[in-house]
Amino acid sequence: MRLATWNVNSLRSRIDRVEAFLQRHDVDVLALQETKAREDQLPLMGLQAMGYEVAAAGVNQWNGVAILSRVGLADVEVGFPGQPGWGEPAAAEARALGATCGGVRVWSLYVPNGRKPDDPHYVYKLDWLARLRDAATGWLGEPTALVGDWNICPTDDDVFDPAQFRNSTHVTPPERAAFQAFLDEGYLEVTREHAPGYTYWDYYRQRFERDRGLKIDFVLGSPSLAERVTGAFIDRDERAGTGASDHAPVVVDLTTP
DNA sequence: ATGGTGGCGAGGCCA
Repeated sequence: MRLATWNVNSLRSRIDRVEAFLQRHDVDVLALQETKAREDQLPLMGLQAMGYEVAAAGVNQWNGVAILSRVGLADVEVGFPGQPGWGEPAAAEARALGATCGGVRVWSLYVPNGRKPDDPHYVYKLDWLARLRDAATGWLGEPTALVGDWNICPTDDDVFDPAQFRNSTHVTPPERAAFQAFLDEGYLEVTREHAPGYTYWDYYRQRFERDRGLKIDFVLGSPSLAERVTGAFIDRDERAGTGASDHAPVVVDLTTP
């Protein structure tokens, strides 16, 4: 099974790229972030013609996550964990949705950005991650993939210029500790060893052309998921050209158990 | 410290 995650930065504006990406790489399950469309706005005609359906979708004014899967692959859609009240105001922001696809519980995550370390959103980010970790600990015994835009650079190697980011979000010790906490609980990040390099490049200052990016999109697997990973890659080509998202998709291959 | 670009939707807000 081929699983991918992509912060698409508007599904409507990039539907042609999404369809081409699915076909180019023969993707079975695609977790999307920053869909930026209400459910009734999701452009699905072409996707349905290609044999895909929406396994899960949660949207709001600013954001939204979704999971596309091949028709018949998804059998369960899951809402925000621990609802009601989980990760407030996450419920209004559509930051986490899960679906069981081919026996794997896939969670499409858009971790709060945090804005600035002295901003209330930064506290919210850490709190949200702690709640997700608590819930995710309960899923360690099953094949679980926590995929998406984590908005954290776990190491300095994941930042093109660590000095420039010294007082910024994404790199602070508390954020890195929040990410590490998932690993301490037993999750494994399964893409880095196969797919080094950045996954996000800011739109301005020609950051992509100069490869000045961040590595913030990850796939964390429970042990029974991680042992099935045979490879992974970052589709850097998808970040090139006009009309690209500011994130590149990350693709992971799994053996069938 | 600021501004650089892009999406949404029609003025800022968000990243």
